[in-house]
Order: sequence, then structure tokens, then C-alpha cells
Amino acid sequence: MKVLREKSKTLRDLLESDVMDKILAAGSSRSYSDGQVIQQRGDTQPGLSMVTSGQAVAGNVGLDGSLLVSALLRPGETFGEFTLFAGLPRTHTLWSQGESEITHVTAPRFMKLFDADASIARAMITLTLQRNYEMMDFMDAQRRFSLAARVARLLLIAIDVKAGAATVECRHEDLAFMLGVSRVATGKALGKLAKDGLVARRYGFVEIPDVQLLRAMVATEDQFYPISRN
Amino acid sequence: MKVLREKSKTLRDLLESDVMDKILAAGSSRSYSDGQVIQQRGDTQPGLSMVTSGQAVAGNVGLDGSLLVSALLRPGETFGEFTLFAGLPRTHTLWSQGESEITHVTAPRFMKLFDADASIARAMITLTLQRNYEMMDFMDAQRRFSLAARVARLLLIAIDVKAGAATVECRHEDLAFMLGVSRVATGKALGKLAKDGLVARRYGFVEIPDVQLLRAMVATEDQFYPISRN
DNA sequence: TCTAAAATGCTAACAAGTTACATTTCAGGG
DNA sequence: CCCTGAAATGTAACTTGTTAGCATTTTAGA
Repeated sequence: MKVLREKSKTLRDLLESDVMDKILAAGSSRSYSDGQVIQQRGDTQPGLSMVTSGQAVAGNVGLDGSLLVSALLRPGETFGEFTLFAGLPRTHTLWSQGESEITHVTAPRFMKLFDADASIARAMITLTLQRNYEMMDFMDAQRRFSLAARVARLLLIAIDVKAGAATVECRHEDLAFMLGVSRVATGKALGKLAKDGLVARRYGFVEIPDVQLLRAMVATEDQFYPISRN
Repeated sequence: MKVLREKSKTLRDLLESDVMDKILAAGSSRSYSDGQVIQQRGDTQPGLSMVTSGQAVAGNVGLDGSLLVSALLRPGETFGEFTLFAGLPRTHTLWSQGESEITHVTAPRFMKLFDADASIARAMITLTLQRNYEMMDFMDAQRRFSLAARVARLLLIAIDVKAGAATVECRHEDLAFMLGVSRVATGKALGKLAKDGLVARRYGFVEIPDVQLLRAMVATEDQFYPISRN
């Protein structure tokens, strides 16, 4: 499954590399094969974990066996912060998506480094605040934008410019998953966008003939004035 | 408007009182009258603000004048963390709800204290992680539970036991606001619960004849095993 | 070239929310 | 004690998304 999400900063991006190295060195790395369980919801050993290579899926299995996926983690992304600072068990089960490598740092070891270097705290605050912002933004979008506009927003984030034309390699299902709606609804939304010439549906990817036009479409639905990031 | 939300920890709860006092002393307090604007979306002065008394509404006004409310802040709750650690402008406009008092601490002053006392960083990480968790939980609930179950969950949080019967003083609109749905949808959901004898609708409040029964109803829809908090 | 799997498209029946408008409830002034 | 207007709640028509089922298109690889 393709990850369609803003490439937000990770702990690795926010820390000086020597600090990051120290943290990783304090932990132990483990390889996981496709589908292997990395942690179980309810696991109690506190610690910080980081995807060093590959990809992991976070989600939960229902009592009836149904799966609800919540997130896809990319290299550099961390999890388990909760167990360190809120004393809670792991809230999600994680599976390896393909081959992956995860470094686990136990709580005592991590906290020792954390207390010794103030930059870690700053980075973690920035990180969690950023996640907060992203979630708020997502919930806001859900209230304010039509599904078509949310699909458009998602496409704009994931754009890949190749040979002149902007394209996004993804199946309808990938988009649907990210937006938390059904594949059918996503297909309909893409249909609407296509009717207006904003996108062209292809097998396995979506073409965006005019990126500016798509941006304008989203802006039309946005009733708030934007906040500049400068 | 009544605040229907778990009484989650605030910065004030997580910090030693002398540390909190130092932070407040570094800031300046200001009184606001009902409806007065506390900050505007887009405001750039970085700093941390805290509700010391009263209540504040966070939300945004659309270009067309429509209002989208996002949160209600209670005494002890802070805002503006973003401007400190992510360098972003204020993302929401805030209004005083009734009379309120807000203490504003400028970024340089706050950061000085922040750097001097490691416990502040810890408290802030705990706080933002907790918000993270609450938002995740909310989004999860939105996917997993019917609106009726979500209404039930909310009622169970806000229960007020008076003279034997459990009641929740709230208008449908208050519930609707907390859940991010329309008042009508909330009314319908309450109707369903009422049909099963789980609640009784009254003018201005909701009665819960049997709390255990309502809990059981929510549990029935919850397909995940719970995480114990011990 | 043929074929099976993957991805997409389409429809129908239904479930759940929304907006707009109607009705009920209640506090307080005559 | 009744009346009245505002607050709270209820109703109805419409929109959007869901599930289920099946048809069609595309692609990789035998």
C-alpha cells in the first residue's frame, strides 16, 4: 500500500545526527518480515521505537477479527512515546509492511539520554505538536470540505511530477484508506473531478493535467483565509 | 455553552505549583468580557497563553462570516504552544465565553524558564501526547461507533448523579457540538437511545435511568478489547 | 497471444447526516 | 394565572456515503 501523506518531519529530522545516533546506539535493532507483528496493543514494556528501514502498519484487530488500520509509518518515524510519558500501554498493534527494521530503546535508557540532552525534549515537543496540528487539520477538513475537495487536497500533497505531467501513483483504495471512506465514494469523487477536467483517471495512477486548476478548486471550497507558513 | 469533555490534565496539573507560579509571574494577565476576541487566527507574536479563570472558545470564522468552533478551553488549559515550537502563527481565533482572565507569556520569557527547568518540557510532552491520544481516540470512535454509541459515551463522561437518578445537563446542541455533528442528528441518536429505554429526553437535560445499561450498550459496539489503565 | 489477477466502474438498496421549517416548553411580565 | 417570545426540540425532504454484487478494463507474465 502506498503512503499518501505529507512528508512531515520525524524525530530523525529534528535532531542533530550525533544525538540521534546516540539514541539508536542505546537501543537494539530487529528485523521483521512482511506481516510480522512488531508490537501488540496492550503491551506494557515502556520504550521508544523507531522505524529505521521499511514500513510499518499501525492498527487494531477487533474481537471479531476485523482490522482497522490507523496509520502507516515511514523510516525515521517513531512510536511508543505514550508509554514513556503517560505510562500507558501500547495503544496499537503494529505489523511490518514488507521487510522492515525497527530499533527499540527501553524506557530507562531513553530517559537517561532525554535528561542529559535538552534538545531531545524540544524535538519531541515539536514533533507531537506537529502531529496535533495534522490531526486537527484532518478533522477540520472533514467538516469543511466535500469529499471531492478532500481527495483533491490529498492528491496535491502526493503529487509526483514526471515528464511534464503531474501524476499520483495510487489506487482508489489508497486514497479511500487515507480519507477513511469507501473505495466507491472515492471513485465517485474522482469522477466528479474528472468531469471538470481536473484529473484524469488511469489504471494505478491519477493524472493532474493542471495543478494550478486543482489548487484553485480546493481554494474555492476553503472558506477560511490561509495561514502563511513564513 | 456547557463543556462536555473528560477533565484531562492541564499544564497546571502537571507542574509543581511553584514552577507554574513562576511561569504565570513572567506573563501578564488580562481580563476579557463576554465575546471579546482574545487572539486572531494569523496573529504572529509567539508566546504561551493560559486560561486562569473563565472559559474561552476556539474556532475560526469563514470568509462568508460562518463560524466553525473547534474547542472550549477551561481554566488551567493552555494554548499557543505552536507558536513557540513550530514557529507558526495562531491557528485559531479565540473568544472569551463570559468573563475570563488569560495570562500571556511572551516567547522569550517562557523559553527562558523552559530551558532552566526540565520539568516544564516533560509536562509539555505529556500534555501534547495526551491531546494526541484524545484526538486519536475521537477519530477512532468516529469510525467505529454509531452516532448513538458516541452520544452515549459522551453522556457517560458527563454524568451527574443527583438525587438517585443520573442526569446530564445539556442541550442537544451541546452534545452535537462536542461530536462535530448537527443538532438534528444528535436528536435522532437520542431518540434511538430513548426507544431502548437507555435515556429519557427532557427539556435542557438528559436522564439516564440505568447507567450500567448504557455502559453495556456502548461495550456491545466496541469491537476492541480495552486497555486497562493500571 | 492468452489468461488470471488486479483495478476500476456501475447499480441498487439502504443508512446516516444536513438544511429548513414546524412545534413544544418554559420563564417572566402583565 | 395567563400570555408571549425565546430557547429547545421535533419533523421532513434531500444529499451523501455505505455495502453488496457484478461487469468491465488493464496489465503482467506464462
